[in-house]
Amino acid sequence: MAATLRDVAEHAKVSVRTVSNVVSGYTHVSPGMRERVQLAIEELDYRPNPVARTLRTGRTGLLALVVPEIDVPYFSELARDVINAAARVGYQVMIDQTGHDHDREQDLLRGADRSMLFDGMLFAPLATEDELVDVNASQTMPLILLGEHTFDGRFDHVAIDNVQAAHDATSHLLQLGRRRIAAIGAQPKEHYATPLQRTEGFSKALNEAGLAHEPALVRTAAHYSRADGYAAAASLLTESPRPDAVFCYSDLLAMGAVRAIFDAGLRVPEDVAVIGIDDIEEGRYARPSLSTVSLDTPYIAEQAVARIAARIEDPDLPTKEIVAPHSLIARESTSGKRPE
Amino acid sequence: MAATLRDVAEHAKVSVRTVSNVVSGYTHVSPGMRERVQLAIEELDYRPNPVARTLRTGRTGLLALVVPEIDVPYFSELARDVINAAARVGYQVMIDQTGHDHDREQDLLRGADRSMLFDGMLFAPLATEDELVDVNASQTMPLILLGEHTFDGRFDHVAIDNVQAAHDATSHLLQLGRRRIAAIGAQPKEHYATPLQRTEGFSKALNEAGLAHEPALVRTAAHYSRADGYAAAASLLTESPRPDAVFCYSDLLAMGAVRAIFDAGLRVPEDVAVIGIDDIEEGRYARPSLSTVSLDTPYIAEQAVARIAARIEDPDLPTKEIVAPHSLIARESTSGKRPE
DNA sequence: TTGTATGCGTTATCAC
DNA sequence: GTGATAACGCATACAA
Repeated sequence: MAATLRDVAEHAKVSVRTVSNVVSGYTHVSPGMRERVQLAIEELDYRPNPVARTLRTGRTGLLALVVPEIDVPYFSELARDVINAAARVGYQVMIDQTGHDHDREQDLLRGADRSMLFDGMLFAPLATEDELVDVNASQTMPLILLGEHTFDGRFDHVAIDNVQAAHDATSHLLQLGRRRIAAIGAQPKEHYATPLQRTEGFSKALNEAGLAHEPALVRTAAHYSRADGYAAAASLLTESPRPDAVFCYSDLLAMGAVRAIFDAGLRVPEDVAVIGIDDIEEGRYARPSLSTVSLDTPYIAEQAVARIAARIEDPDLPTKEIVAPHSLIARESTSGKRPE
Repeated sequence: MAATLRDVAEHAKVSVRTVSNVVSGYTHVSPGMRERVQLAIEELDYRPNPVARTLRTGRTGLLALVVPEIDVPYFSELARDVINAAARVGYQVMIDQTGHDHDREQDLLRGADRSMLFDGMLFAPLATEDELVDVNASQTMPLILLGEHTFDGRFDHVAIDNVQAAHDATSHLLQLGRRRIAAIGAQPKEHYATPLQRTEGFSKALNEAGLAHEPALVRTAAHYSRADGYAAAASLLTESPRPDAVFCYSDLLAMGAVRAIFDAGLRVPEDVAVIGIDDIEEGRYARPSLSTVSLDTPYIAEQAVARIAARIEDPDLPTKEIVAPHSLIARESTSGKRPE
């Protein structure tokens, strides 16, 4: 059985108060006493019980990270960075998957599960903020929204400028002389934020180039998966005239699209150029390597963790909108050149 | 402020005992009483405090999953399955990364951090079991080892038959007529289990075919990453005569190797056939699609979670050795054929 | 079937 | 600077 504070106190013939002081690194403890207690702690192999401590202090040292699917490379890379950033400031990270389930997303936000086990939550939602507001009315715990970019100040955000990122990707294709540019990743449901914003940036870039946004060249994708990218690209290739470029709303969609184009007997980028968004490592080693818009996940993670930590300290902090930088990375899937 | 059991009791004019019974779904409570309490619960928006409950029951409902790196596809796919399997039996999953840090691995095992927050731990170690035994001497909590295959019964295992899997992969290359078969993934440190076992299977298959295990055709890889696979393959291609096939100890190594072979101006599989282990989704969409040995991660996750749940119930259970099935999947990187 | 009282292990409030 | 003790919120032994 694990030793408790009291066991140590009896063993060292001091009060629990003193032992607690030593354990917590409290200053007003005489050196001799500290040593005596330290010895008892080691002899009994005492470790503080974090649950009991939590009940007293109200802090668990646990953060929840909620993503649609942890095995989507963008999210697993983000999780890696979040876990590391959290560890640096003394938090551990529990991961929950919504599995694209709208109800589950709302349940988690509502704290239906076991919310009070976590000091705060980092949430990468599919739904737009408007939907989340009602649900989170009770404001059960500190919350940071990841990925969406709004300015209304109802929540803390660490976001990407989705409109600009999509605009940059599309512009890149336009600059290469492509004119029939397709898009994969628009959502069937209007209430998902990311696809809406990326479609907006896509259209904007086309319009600026004097091109119309052709609905026939836009495909929805429910899951931003390789399979969805494959299916959408295969479908796009039946359009005539065929598109000469595809802007995919995620790298994973792009990986599927490239494979579909190849399976149709066409070349990337000669016949169809492909660009994604995310800059997952997979795209750097793929054939052809994938052009993309790089999102700075270490920065996103760092900022999100710093912000949630600050908000846990002071729940009355004004909300903050942090926008992570992004940058276009041209690789073989648009340039035809191998990386230097 | 969140409502407590006592608040609800006062509000409903009953005792805390009764409220607790209702909340816990205890049977012996009259329908009328149940309804009255239920009403009070809803009016106060009461949710049980899991921390307090934990202090009482000793159960947190939390499992820890420890992997080297969560963004390695094999582990993120495993994590996905573990989280889902855990959710089905009422557990949530905290994820920790060892980052290939041997000391950190031991710290986590020792429960240096905040071990008592978790009911059990699923551990995918780099180190061999022998090393782990001393460290885990104190046996702080239920533990399942993932990936390694031993028979000594000191821990519960959910494992892969690494020797056989490596043997199967190598045999596949031999059956295709390849004779100069290289390997990537052997470890510089002898105490890592997986590379040792895979090297054993590799050698065994070669020997059975009457071929010698040529040390010049074996490369180490510290991290089973794309970058390591790339570097190792590039180095192998300078051997003369050049290898005509490469067996990579992980799919991620293989992805890097394929890219290196391509960058050297050679073809896969015509010049060099490549096979991996893991069957990550990335390999199914890659060009060429990657031949591999498929490991059944849903099964592994399911079994591991079931076992840890059982062990949490009864810590005195005898240890059990569960071996997950594996199967060879031939794709373009060895056959040259497109999947049907 | 329901109410009362105790304790889980820690921190924090009071005294000394 | 240190000791005794009350609370944190819940579950349960015991009583009614």
